[in-house]
Amino acid sequence: MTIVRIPAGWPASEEEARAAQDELRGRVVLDEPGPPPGTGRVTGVDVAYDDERGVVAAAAVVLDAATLDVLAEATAVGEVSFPYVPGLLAFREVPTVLAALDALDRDPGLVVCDGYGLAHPRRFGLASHLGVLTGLPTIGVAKNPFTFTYEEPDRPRGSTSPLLAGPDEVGRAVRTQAGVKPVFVSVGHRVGLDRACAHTLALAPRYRLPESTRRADALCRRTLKETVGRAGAPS
DNA sequence: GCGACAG
DNA sequence: ATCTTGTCGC
Repeated sequence: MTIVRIPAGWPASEEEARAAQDELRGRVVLDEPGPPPGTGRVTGVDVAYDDERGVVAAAAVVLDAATLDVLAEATAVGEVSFPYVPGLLAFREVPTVLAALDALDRDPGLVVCDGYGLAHPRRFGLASHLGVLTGLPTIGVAKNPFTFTYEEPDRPRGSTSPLLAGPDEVGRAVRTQAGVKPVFVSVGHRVGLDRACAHTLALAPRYRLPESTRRADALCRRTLKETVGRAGAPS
């Protein structure tokens, strides 16, 4: 398999990366309701890292939104394209994730990202970034509240509460399992918050995290091990 | 200036 | 994200 290289002109500093976000941010589309939950396809994307070797593996797993059956999978392995900096996560994940999406043999439908979309210091997180670059509808489902505040949703599955940046609702804390820590949903591109939350709930009938991200997480980890595991075994 | 901070 | 064994529970 070929290695995804860092694209020409890719930001090399935090300053350049922030400038790129400020420029792309205007292309986010927020006035579409998005695809109806439970219909069509939903694709989970995730990445795993070996920072020691500067290697990143990405996976994209396409599910039938109604049955959650796996319809297609693809992976890509690349060079780590940016260090982890809160607020600049996309620059670390985007090139390899794009390659994985490109390798799919069918339309991804709605893309579910591990992280945030509009809930971001400059309102342009990973999910929005990926949406603008692909034109696909995207949402972000994160495991932590990042810098935002929220009140604990009620205990029952399906309960929600606003995720706040000061007075602004930038996303929602969504209880996908009764009594279990919520996930944090935000809009990426071409999807409204209500449907973003409904999709998240529909994707998590049994576990805290959406089935899409669980599948993508397992696949990219396995891909990373298989890629690095041979040249990198301790002797 | 200090601390916090998606993955 | 990643480092890591066993353990409690359905």
